[in-house]
Amino acid sequence: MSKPAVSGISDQTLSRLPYYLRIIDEAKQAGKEYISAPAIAAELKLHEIQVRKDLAAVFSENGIPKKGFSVNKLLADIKDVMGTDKIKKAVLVGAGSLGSALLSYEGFSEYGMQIVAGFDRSKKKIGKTIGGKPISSIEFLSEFCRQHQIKIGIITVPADSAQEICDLLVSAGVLGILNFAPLRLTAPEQISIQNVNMAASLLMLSQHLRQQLEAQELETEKKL
Amino acid sequence: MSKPAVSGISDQTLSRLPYYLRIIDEAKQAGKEYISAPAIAAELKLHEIQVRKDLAAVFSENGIPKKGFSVNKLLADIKDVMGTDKIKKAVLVGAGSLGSALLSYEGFSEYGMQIVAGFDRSKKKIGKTIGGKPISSIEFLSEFCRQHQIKIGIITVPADSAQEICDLLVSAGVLGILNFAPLRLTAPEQISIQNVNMAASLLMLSQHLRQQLEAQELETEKKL
DNA sequence: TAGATTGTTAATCGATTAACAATC
DNA sequence: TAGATTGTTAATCGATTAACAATC
Repeated sequence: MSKPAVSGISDQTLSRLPYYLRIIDEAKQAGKEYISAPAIAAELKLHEIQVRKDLAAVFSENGIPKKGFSVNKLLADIKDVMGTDKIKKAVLVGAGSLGSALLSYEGFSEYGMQIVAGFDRSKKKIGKTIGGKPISSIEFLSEFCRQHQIKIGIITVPADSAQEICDLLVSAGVLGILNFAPLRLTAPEQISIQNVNMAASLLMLSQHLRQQLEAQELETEKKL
Repeated sequence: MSKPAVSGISDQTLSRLPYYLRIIDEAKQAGKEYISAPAIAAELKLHEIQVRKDLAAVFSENGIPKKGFSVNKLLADIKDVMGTDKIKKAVLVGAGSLGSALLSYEGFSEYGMQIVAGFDRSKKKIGKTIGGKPISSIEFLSEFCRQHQIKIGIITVPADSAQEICDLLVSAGVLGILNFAPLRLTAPEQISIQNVNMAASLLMLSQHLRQQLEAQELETEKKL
Protein backbone atom coordinates (compact mmCIF):
# COMPACT_ATOMS: atom_id res chain seq x y z
CA MET A 1 0.00 0.00 0.00
CA SER A 2 2.72 2.40 0.93
CA LYS A 3 4.82 1.54 -2.08
CA PRO A 4 4.15 2.55 -5.63
CA ALA A 5 5.58 -0.86 -6.50
CA VAL A 6 2.56 -2.50 -8.08
CA SER A 7 3.67 -2.05 -11.65
CA GLY A 8 7.19 -3.23 -10.98
CA ILE A 9 6.31 -6.84 -10.30
CA SER A 10 7.34 -9.29 -12.97
CA ASP A 11 4.99 -11.96 -14.18
CA GLN A 12 7.44 -14.56 -12.92
CA THR A 13 7.28 -13.17 -9.43
CA LEU A 14 3.50 -12.87 -9.60
CA SER A 15 3.22 -16.50 -10.57
CA ARG A 16 5.06 -17.54 -7.41
CA LEU A 17 2.92 -15.47 -5.06
CA PRO A 18 0.25 -18.11 -4.59
CA TYR A 19 2.93 -20.50 -3.37
CA TYR A 20 4.35 -17.97 -0.94
CA LEU A 21 0.89 -17.14 0.28
CA ARG A 22 0.29 -20.73 1.21
CA ILE A 23 3.55 -21.21 3.06
CA ILE A 24 3.25 -17.95 4.95
CA ASP A 25 -0.33 -18.73 5.83
CA GLU A 26 0.80 -22.03 7.26
CA ALA A 27 3.40 -20.22 9.33
CA LYS A 28 0.69 -17.96 10.67
CA GLN A 29 -1.47 -20.96 11.54
CA ALA A 30 1.51 -22.39 13.37
CA GLY A 31 1.67 -19.20 15.41
CA LYS A 32 4.91 -17.90 13.97
CA GLU A 33 5.47 -14.17 13.90
CA TYR A 34 8.40 -14.14 11.51
CA ILE A 35 9.43 -16.24 8.58
CA SER A 36 12.75 -16.16 6.75
CA ALA A 37 13.53 -16.40 3.06
CA PRO A 38 15.69 -19.50 3.52
CA ALA A 39 12.82 -21.21 5.34
CA ILE A 40 10.37 -20.45 2.55
CA ALA A 41 12.90 -21.43 -0.08
CA ALA A 42 13.51 -24.79 1.56
CA GLU A 43 9.81 -25.48 1.70
CA LEU A 44 9.24 -24.63 -1.97
CA LYS A 45 12.53 -25.91 -3.29
CA LEU A 46 13.37 -22.49 -4.64
CA HIS A 47 16.56 -20.52 -4.25
CA GLU A 48 16.80 -18.42 -1.17
CA ILE A 49 17.86 -15.39 -3.17
CA GLN A 50 14.94 -15.67 -5.50
CA VAL A 51 12.56 -15.73 -2.58
CA ARG A 52 14.26 -12.70 -1.08
CA LYS A 53 13.98 -10.80 -4.34
CA ASP A 54 10.37 -11.78 -4.80
CA LEU A 55 9.45 -10.74 -1.29
CA ALA A 56 11.31 -7.48 -1.71
CA ALA A 57 9.16 -6.79 -4.77
CA VAL A 58 5.88 -7.10 -2.89
CA PHE A 59 6.81 -6.22 0.66
CA SER A 60 6.18 -2.64 1.73
CA GLU A 61 8.68 -2.78 4.57
CA ASN A 62 12.08 -4.33 5.02
CA GLY A 63 12.85 -7.69 6.42
CA ILE A 64 14.72 -7.90 9.68
CA PRO A 65 18.16 -9.48 9.56
CA LYS A 66 18.38 -12.66 11.59
CA LYS A 67 14.59 -12.82 12.13
CA GLY A 68 13.11 -12.64 8.67
CA PHE A 69 9.81 -11.09 7.55
CA SER A 70 6.75 -10.29 9.61
CA VAL A 71 4.21 -12.97 8.80
CA ASN A 72 1.22 -10.72 9.26
CA LYS A 73 2.57 -7.85 7.24
CA LEU A 74 3.73 -10.14 4.46
CA LEU A 75 0.33 -11.75 4.27
CA ALA A 76 -1.36 -8.38 4.09
CA ASP A 77 0.98 -7.14 1.36
CA ILE A 78 0.77 -10.27 -0.75
CA LYS A 79 -2.99 -10.32 -0.51
CA ASP A 80 -3.00 -6.66 -1.41
CA VAL A 81 -0.92 -7.25 -4.53
CA MET A 82 -2.99 -10.28 -5.44
CA GLY A 83 -6.14 -8.22 -5.08
CA THR A 84 -7.81 -11.18 -3.42
CA ASP A 85 -9.87 -8.87 -1.31
CA LYS A 86 -11.97 -7.27 -4.00
CA ILE A 87 -13.62 -9.93 -6.11
CA LYS A 88 -13.88 -9.02 -9.77
CA LYS A 89 -16.86 -10.13 -11.81
CA ALA A 90 -16.32 -12.03 -15.03
CA VAL A 91 -18.38 -13.50 -17.83
CA LEU A 92 -17.59 -16.75 -19.60
CA VAL A 93 -18.31 -17.31 -23.28
CA GLY A 94 -18.57 -20.82 -24.65
CA ALA A 95 -20.32 -23.35 -22.43
CA GLY A 96 -18.79 -26.45 -23.98
CA SER A 97 -17.00 -29.05 -21.91
CA LEU A 98 -14.22 -26.78 -20.73
CA GLY A 99 -16.57 -23.83 -20.28
CA SER A 100 -19.01 -25.86 -18.23
CA ALA A 101 -16.11 -27.12 -16.22
CA LEU A 102 -14.96 -23.62 -15.36
CA LEU A 103 -18.49 -22.45 -14.63
CA SER A 104 -18.72 -25.17 -12.00
CA TYR A 105 -15.27 -24.55 -10.62
CA GLU A 106 -15.39 -22.69 -7.35
CA GLY A 107 -11.71 -22.05 -6.90
CA PHE A 108 -11.58 -18.78 -8.81
CA SER A 109 -12.99 -16.79 -5.93
CA GLU A 110 -9.92 -17.65 -3.91
CA TYR A 111 -7.94 -15.59 -6.39
CA GLY A 112 -10.29 -12.67 -6.65
CA MET A 113 -12.53 -13.62 -9.53
CA GLN A 114 -16.13 -14.66 -9.79
CA ILE A 115 -17.90 -15.80 -12.95
CA VAL A 116 -21.37 -14.30 -12.85
CA ALA A 117 -22.81 -15.49 -16.16
CA GLY A 118 -22.20 -17.76 -19.10
CA PHE A 119 -22.96 -17.19 -22.78
CA ASP A 120 -23.27 -19.57 -25.68
CA ARG A 121 -24.70 -19.82 -29.18
CA SER A 122 -26.26 -23.24 -28.85
CA LYS A 123 -29.99 -23.29 -28.15
CA LYS A 124 -29.42 -26.46 -26.18
CA LYS A 125 -27.34 -24.51 -23.67
CA ILE A 126 -29.25 -21.22 -23.54
CA GLY A 127 -31.62 -21.03 -20.62
CA LYS A 128 -29.82 -23.74 -18.71
CA THR A 129 -27.92 -23.17 -15.49
CA ILE A 130 -24.40 -24.51 -15.03
CA GLY A 131 -22.66 -24.34 -11.69
CA GLY A 132 -25.42 -22.04 -10.57
CA LYS A 133 -24.76 -19.55 -13.37
CA PRO A 134 -27.34 -18.81 -16.07
CA ILE A 135 -26.39 -19.37 -19.70
CA SER A 136 -27.68 -16.74 -22.11
CA SER A 137 -27.48 -16.13 -25.81
CA ILE A 138 -24.40 -14.36 -27.09
CA GLU A 139 -26.79 -11.73 -28.44
CA PHE A 140 -27.05 -10.37 -24.94
CA LEU A 141 -23.36 -10.45 -24.14
CA SER A 142 -22.56 -6.81 -24.88
CA GLU A 143 -25.57 -5.49 -23.08
CA PHE A 144 -24.87 -7.61 -20.03
CA CYS A 145 -21.24 -6.56 -19.81
CA ARG A 146 -22.10 -2.89 -20.05
CA GLN A 147 -24.91 -3.11 -17.56
CA HIS A 148 -22.89 -5.01 -14.99
CA GLN A 149 -19.62 -3.22 -15.62
CA ILE A 150 -17.89 -6.47 -16.41
CA LYS A 151 -14.17 -6.02 -16.91
CA ILE A 152 -13.08 -9.64 -17.35
CA GLY A 153 -14.09 -12.09 -20.04
CA ILE A 154 -13.23 -15.77 -20.21
CA ILE A 155 -13.12 -17.28 -23.67
CA THR A 156 -13.76 -21.01 -23.97
CA VAL A 157 -15.19 -21.13 -27.48
CA PRO A 158 -13.53 -23.04 -30.34
CA ALA A 159 -10.59 -21.32 -31.98
CA ASP A 160 -12.68 -20.38 -35.03
CA SER A 161 -14.92 -17.99 -33.20
CA ALA A 162 -12.57 -16.87 -30.44
CA GLN A 163 -11.42 -13.70 -32.19
CA GLU A 164 -14.96 -12.67 -32.92
CA ILE A 165 -15.93 -13.13 -29.28
CA CYS A 166 -12.83 -11.25 -28.22
CA ASP A 167 -13.83 -8.28 -30.39
CA LEU A 168 -17.31 -8.39 -28.96
CA LEU A 169 -16.01 -8.39 -25.38
CA VAL A 170 -13.62 -5.54 -26.06
CA SER A 171 -16.32 -3.43 -27.65
CA ALA A 172 -18.45 -4.05 -24.58
CA GLY A 173 -15.80 -2.56 -22.33
CA VAL A 174 -14.01 -5.65 -21.10
CA LEU A 175 -10.37 -4.92 -20.26
CA GLY A 176 -8.91 -8.32 -19.42
CA ILE A 177 -9.38 -11.60 -21.21
CA LEU A 178 -8.56 -15.10 -20.03
CA ASN A 179 -8.24 -17.05 -23.25
CA PHE A 180 -8.46 -20.83 -23.30
CA ALA A 181 -8.71 -21.12 -27.09
CA PRO A 182 -5.54 -22.34 -28.79
CA LEU A 183 -4.77 -19.16 -30.70
CA ARG A 184 -3.38 -15.75 -30.01
CA LEU A 185 -6.03 -13.08 -29.97
CA THR A 186 -5.69 -9.62 -31.42
CA ALA A 187 -6.87 -6.73 -29.31
CA PRO A 188 -6.03 -3.08 -28.68
CA GLU A 189 -2.88 -2.60 -26.68
CA GLN A 190 -4.58 -1.61 -23.47
CA ILE A 191 -6.47 -4.90 -23.29
CA SER A 192 -4.66 -7.52 -21.26
CA ILE A 193 -4.86 -11.05 -22.60
CA GLN A 194 -3.78 -14.09 -20.65
CA ASN A 195 -3.53 -17.25 -22.64
CA VAL A 196 -4.06 -20.33 -20.54
CA ASN A 197 -2.87 -23.24 -22.47
CA MET A 198 -3.11 -26.60 -20.92
CA ALA A 199 -2.02 -28.06 -24.22
CA ALA A 200 1.40 -26.62 -23.49
CA SER A 201 1.54 -28.21 -20.04
CA LEU A 202 0.48 -31.52 -21.49
CA LEU A 203 3.13 -31.24 -24.18
CA MET A 204 5.91 -30.55 -21.74
CA LEU A 205 4.72 -33.40 -19.59
CA SER A 206 4.59 -35.93 -22.38
CA GLN A 207 7.90 -34.71 -23.73
CA HIS A 208 9.61 -35.38 -20.43
CA LEU A 209 7.71 -38.60 -20.10
CA ARG A 210 8.94 -39.82 -23.44
CA GLN A 211 12.52 -39.02 -22.53
CA GLN A 212 12.05 -40.81 -19.25
CA LEU A 213 10.62 -43.89 -20.90
CA GLU A 214 13.44 -43.91 -23.45
CA ALA A 215 15.96 -43.71 -20.63
CA GLN A 216 14.26 -46.62 -18.88
CA GLU A 217 14.35 -48.69 -22.03
CA LEU A 218 18.05 -48.02 -22.37
CA GLU A 219 18.52 -49.19 -18.80
CA THR A 220 16.63 -52.38 -19.50
CA GLU A 221 18.62 -53.03 -22.64
CA LYS A 222 21.84 -52.67 -20.72
CA LYS A 223 20.72 -55.22 -18.20
CA LEU A 224 19.88 -57.80 -20.85
CA MET B 1 11.60 -38.88 -36.91
CA SER B 2 14.93 -38.74 -38.64
CA LYS B 3 16.41 -36.36 -36.10
CA PRO B 4 17.52 -37.22 -32.59
CA ALA B 5 16.28 -33.72 -31.73
CA VAL B 6 13.48 -34.59 -29.32
CA SER B 7 15.37 -33.77 -26.18
CA GLY B 8 16.70 -30.47 -27.50
CA ILE B 9 13.37 -28.69 -27.59
CA SER B 10 12.91 -25.99 -24.99
CA ASP B 11 9.72 -25.72 -22.99
CA GLN B 12 9.17 -22.30 -24.51
CA THR B 13 9.24 -23.72 -27.98
CA LEU B 14 7.03 -26.63 -26.98
CA SER B 15 4.45 -24.25 -25.61
CA ARG B 16 4.17 -22.52 -28.97
CA LEU B 17 3.71 -25.73 -30.96
CA PRO B 18 -0.06 -25.89 -30.52
CA TYR B 19 -0.29 -22.43 -32.09
CA TYR B 20 1.87 -23.40 -35.01
CA LEU B 21 -0.06 -26.58 -35.49
CA ARG B 22 -3.26 -24.64 -35.88
CA ILE B 23 -1.91 -22.16 -38.39
CA ILE B 24 -0.21 -24.80 -40.47
CA ASP B 25 -3.30 -26.94 -40.42
CA GLU B 26 -5.28 -23.99 -41.73
CA ALA B 27 -2.75 -23.58 -44.52
CA LYS B 28 -3.22 -27.21 -45.42
CA GLN B 29 -6.98 -26.80 -45.45
CA ALA B 30 -6.48 -23.85 -47.77
CA GLY B 31 -4.58 -26.13 -50.10
CA LYS B 32 -1.18 -24.56 -49.59
CA GLU B 33 1.89 -26.71 -50.05
CA TYR B 34 4.37 -24.39 -48.40
CA ILE B 35 4.22 -21.90 -45.59
CA SER B 36 6.88 -19.37 -44.60
CA ALA B 37 8.08 -18.28 -41.19
CA PRO B 38 7.14 -14.64 -41.83
CA ALA B 39 3.61 -15.71 -42.75
CA ILE B 40 3.22 -17.73 -39.55
CA ALA B 41 4.77 -14.95 -37.50
CA ALA B 42 2.37 -12.38 -38.89
CA GLU B 43 -0.59 -14.59 -38.09
CA LEU B 44 0.52 -15.20 -34.50
CA LYS B 45 2.06 -11.83 -33.87
CA LEU B 46 5.39 -13.43 -33.09
CA HIS B 47 8.79 -12.54 -34.41
CA GLU B 48 9.75 -14.11 -37.67
CA ILE B 49 13.10 -15.22 -36.29
CA GLN B 50 11.52 -16.89 -33.33
CA VAL B 51 9.25 -18.87 -35.59
CA ARG B 52 12.19 -19.86 -37.75
CA LYS B 53 14.14 -21.05 -34.72
CA ASP B 54 11.18 -22.93 -33.32
CA LEU B 55 10.51 -24.66 -36.60
CA ALA B 56 14.16 -25.52 -36.97
CA ALA B 57 13.98 -27.24 -33.58
CA VAL B 58 11.16 -29.57 -34.61
CA PHE B 59 11.58 -29.86 -38.36
CA SER B 60 13.49 -32.87 -39.59
CA GLU B 61 14.37 -31.26 -42.92
CA ASN B 62 15.37 -27.81 -43.98
CA GLY B 63 13.12 -25.06 -45.18
CA ILE B 64 13.43 -23.92 -48.75
CA PRO B 65 14.56 -20.33 -49.27
CA LYS B 66 11.93 -18.22 -50.98
CA LYS B 67 9.24 -20.90 -50.60
CA GLY B 68 9.20 -21.73 -46.93
CA PHE B 69 8.43 -25.05 -45.23
CA SER B 70 6.53 -28.02 -46.58
CA VAL B 71 3.12 -27.92 -44.92
CA ASN B 72 2.67 -31.67 -44.90
CA LYS B 73 6.09 -32.46 -43.56
CA LEU B 74 5.84 -29.77 -40.92
CA LEU B 75 2.50 -31.09 -39.77
CA ALA B 76 3.88 -34.59 -39.54
CA ASP B 77 6.93 -33.50 -37.59
CA ILE B 78 5.04 -31.27 -35.18
CA LYS B 79 2.49 -33.98 -34.52
CA ASP B 80 5.32 -36.41 -34.02
CA VAL B 81 6.98 -34.19 -31.43
CA MET B 82 3.67 -33.53 -29.77
CA GLY B 83 3.00 -37.24 -29.60
CA THR B 84 -0.60 -36.58 -30.51
CA ASP B 85 -0.80 -39.88 -32.31
CA LYS B 86 -0.36 -42.21 -29.38
CA ILE B 87 -2.87 -41.36 -26.68
CA LYS B 88 -1.53 -41.78 -23.16
CA LYS B 89 -3.80 -42.96 -20.38
CA ALA B 90 -4.05 -40.94 -17.19
CA VAL B 91 -5.80 -41.12 -13.85
CA LEU B 92 -7.22 -38.16 -12.00
CA VAL B 93 -7.23 -37.92 -8.22
CA GLY B 94 -9.62 -35.55 -6.48
CA ALA B 95 -13.10 -35.30 -7.96
CA GLY B 96 -13.96 -31.91 -6.51
CA SER B 97 -15.14 -29.05 -8.64
CA LEU B 98 -11.96 -28.73 -10.67
CA GLY B 99 -11.48 -32.48 -10.87
CA SER B 100 -15.02 -33.06 -12.06
CA ALA B 101 -14.49 -30.30 -14.56
CA LEU B 102 -11.43 -31.97 -16.01
CA LEU B 103 -13.07 -35.39 -16.02
CA SER B 104 -15.79 -33.95 -18.23
CA TYR B 105 -13.41 -32.04 -20.44
CA GLU B 106 -12.94 -33.75 -23.76
CA GLY B 107 -10.18 -31.56 -25.12
CA PHE B 108 -7.28 -33.52 -23.64
CA SER B 109 -7.43 -36.20 -26.29
CA GLU B 110 -6.51 -33.60 -28.86
CA TYR B 111 -3.16 -33.35 -27.15
CA GLY B 112 -2.55 -37.01 -26.66
CA MET B 113 -4.00 -37.71 -23.22
CA GLN B 114 -7.06 -39.53 -22.03
CA ILE B 115 -8.29 -39.70 -18.47
CA VAL B 116 -9.48 -43.25 -17.87
CA ALA B 117 -10.52 -43.13 -14.23
CA GLY B 118 -11.07 -40.84 -11.30
CA PHE B 119 -10.29 -41.40 -7.62
CA ASP B 120 -11.53 -39.69 -4.50
CA ARG B 121 -11.84 -40.19 -0.75
CA SER B 122 -15.40 -39.02 -0.37
CA LYS B 123 -18.02 -41.74 -0.17
CA LYS B 124 -20.38 -39.35 -1.89
CA LYS B 125 -18.23 -39.45 -4.99
CA ILE B 126 -17.12 -43.08 -4.99
CA GLY B 127 -19.22 -45.22 -7.30
CA LYS B 128 -20.44 -42.25 -9.30
CA THR B 129 -19.55 -41.61 -12.91
CA ILE B 130 -18.31 -38.20 -14.04
CA GLY B 131 -17.84 -37.41 -17.69
CA GLY B 132 -18.24 -41.10 -18.38
CA LYS B 133 -15.37 -42.03 -16.07
CA PRO B 134 -15.89 -44.12 -12.93
CA ILE B 135 -14.83 -42.69 -9.58
CA SER B 136 -13.20 -45.17 -7.22
CA SER B 137 -11.76 -45.06 -3.74
CA ILE B 138 -8.18 -43.93 -3.40
CA GLU B 139 -7.52 -47.33 -1.82
CA PHE B 140 -7.54 -48.80 -5.28
CA LEU B 141 -5.37 -46.16 -6.91
CA SER B 142 -2.07 -48.01 -6.74
CA GLU B 143 -3.49 -51.28 -7.91
CA PHE B 144 -5.28 -49.62 -10.80
CA CYS B 145 -2.20 -47.75 -11.97
CA ARG B 146 -0.08 -50.85 -11.92
CA GLN B 147 -2.64 -52.98 -13.67
CA HIS B 148 -3.28 -50.48 -16.42
CA GLN B 149 0.30 -49.30 -16.75
CA ILE B 150 -0.75 -45.73 -16.06
CA LYS B 151 2.13 -43.32 -16.49
CA ILE B 152 0.33 -40.01 -15.95
CA GLY B 153 -1.47 -38.78 -12.87
CA ILE B 154 -3.52 -35.61 -12.52
CA ILE B 155 -3.73 -34.15 -9.05
CA THR B 156 -6.75 -32.02 -8.22
CA VAL B 157 -6.95 -32.60 -4.49
CA PRO B 158 -6.58 -29.81 -1.91
CA ALA B 159 -3.02 -28.70 -1.19
CA ASP B 160 -3.01 -30.56 2.15
CA SER B 161 -3.18 -33.98 0.65
CA ALA B 162 -1.47 -33.33 -2.67
CA GLN B 163 1.96 -34.51 -1.56
CA GLU B 164 0.56 -37.70 -0.14
CA ILE B 165 -1.25 -38.45 -3.40
CA CYS B 166 1.88 -37.61 -5.32
CA ASP B 167 3.87 -40.15 -3.30
CA LEU B 168 1.18 -42.74 -3.88
CA LEU B 169 1.20 -42.16 -7.62
CA VAL B 170 4.96 -42.32 -7.82
CA SER B 171 5.10 -45.55 -5.86
CA ALA B 172 2.54 -46.97 -8.27
CA GLY B 173 4.83 -46.31 -11.21
CA VAL B 174 3.47 -43.03 -12.51
CA LEU B 175 6.19 -40.99 -14.24
CA GLY B 176 4.48 -37.71 -15.05
CA ILE B 177 2.24 -35.59 -12.88
CA LEU B 178 -0.02 -32.73 -13.84
CA ASN B 179 -0.46 -30.83 -10.62
CA PHE B 180 -3.33 -28.39 -10.12
CA ALA B 181 -2.80 -27.97 -6.38
CA PRO B 182 -1.20 -24.68 -5.35
CA LEU B 183 2.02 -26.11 -4.01
CA ARG B 184 5.22 -27.54 -5.36
CA LEU B 185 5.41 -31.28 -5.04
CA THR B 186 8.46 -33.27 -4.06
CA ALA B 187 9.27 -36.32 -6.12
CA PRO B 188 12.30 -38.28 -7.30
CA GLU B 189 14.25 -36.55 -10.01
CA GLN B 190 13.10 -38.78 -12.81
CA ILE B 191 9.45 -37.90 -12.22
CA SER B 192 8.27 -34.99 -14.34
CA ILE B 193 5.93 -32.58 -12.65
CA GLN B 194 3.99 -29.91 -14.47
CA ASN B 195 2.33 -27.35 -12.29
CA VAL B 196 -0.73 -25.84 -13.88
CA ASN B 197 -1.59 -22.77 -12.01
CA MET B 198 -4.51 -20.80 -13.08
CA ALA B 199 -4.08 -18.67 -10.02
CA ALA B 200 -0.99 -17.27 -11.67
CA SER B 201 -2.85 -16.45 -14.86
CA LEU B 202 -5.57 -14.78 -12.88
CA LEU B 203 -3.02 -12.79 -10.93
CA MET B 204 -1.27 -11.52 -14.01
CA LEU B 205 -4.60 -10.64 -15.50
CA SER B 206 -5.85 -8.71 -12.53
CA GLN B 207 -2.50 -7.02 -12.13
CA HIS B 208 -2.63 -5.66 -15.66
CA LEU B 209 -6.27 -4.86 -15.18
CA ARG B 210 -5.55 -2.81 -12.14
CA GLN B 211 -2.86 -0.86 -13.91
CA GLN B 212 -5.21 -0.29 -16.80
CA LEU B 213 -7.98 0.95 -14.55
CA GLU B 214 -5.56 3.25 -12.75
CA ALA B 215 -4.41 4.64 -16.08
CA GLN B 216 -8.01 5.25 -17.06
CA GLU B 217 -8.71 7.05 -13.83
CA LEU B 218 -5.71 9.28 -14.40
CA GLU B 219 -7.05 10.06 -17.85
CA THR B 220 -10.41 10.98 -16.40
CA GLU B 221 -8.85 13.17 -13.75
CA LYS B 222 -6.88 15.02 -16.37
CA LYS B 223 -10.03 15.77 -18.30
CA LEU B 224 -11.78 17.20 -15.27
C1' DT C 1 30.38 -10.31 20.05
C1' DA C 2 29.26 -13.82 16.53
C1' DG C 3 26.25 -15.50 13.29
C1' DA C 4 22.18 -15.64 10.64
C1' DT C 5 19.71 -13.17 7.45
C1' DT C 6 18.98 -9.15 5.12
C1' DG C 7 19.41 -5.80 0.78
C1' DT C 8 22.33 -4.56 -3.09
C1' DT C 9 25.45 -4.81 -6.65
C1' DA C 10 27.67 -7.93 -10.06
C1' DA C 11 28.00 -12.36 -12.83
C1' DT C 12 25.70 -16.01 -15.22
C1' DC C 13 22.44 -18.10 -18.01
C1' DG C 14 18.85 -18.90 -21.40
C1' DA C 15 15.73 -17.00 -24.50
C1' DT C 16 14.74 -13.53 -27.74
C1' DT C 17 16.09 -10.49 -31.25
C1' DA C 18 19.32 -8.65 -34.66
C1' DA C 19 22.63 -9.05 -38.45
C1' DC C 20 24.08 -11.29 -42.41
C1' DA C 21 25.76 -14.55 -45.67
C1' DA C 22 23.78 -18.61 -48.30
C1' DT C 23 20.38 -20.22 -51.63
C1' DC C 24 16.42 -21.31 -54.25
C1' DT D 1 19.43 -12.13 -62.21
C1' DA D 2 17.01 -10.10 -58.20
C1' DG D 3 14.58 -10.79 -54.19
C1' DA D 4 12.46 -13.36 -50.65
C1' DT D 5 13.39 -16.50 -47.23
C1' DT D 6 16.37 -19.54 -45.21
C1' DG D 7 20.06 -21.04 -41.46
C1' DT D 8 23.76 -19.36 -38.54
C1' DT D 9 26.44 -16.58 -35.79
C1' DA D 10 26.44 -12.49 -32.68
C1' DA D 11 24.09 -8.94 -29.61
C1' DT D 12 20.54 -7.86 -26.40
C1' DC D 13 17.57 -8.51 -22.74
C1' DG D 14 15.45 -10.23 -18.55
C1' DA D 15 15.52 -13.46 -15.01
C1' DT D 16 18.16 -16.21 -12.01
C1' DT D 17 22.06 -16.94 -9.24
C1' DA D 18 26.28 -15.48 -6.88
C1' DA D 19 29.03 -12.43 -3.96
C1' DC D 20 29.30 -9.47 -0.24
C1' DA D 21 28.79 -5.70 2.86
C1' DA D 22 25.23 -4.10 6.30
C1' DT D 23 22.64 -5.15 10.48
C1' DC D 24 19.88 -6.98 14.06
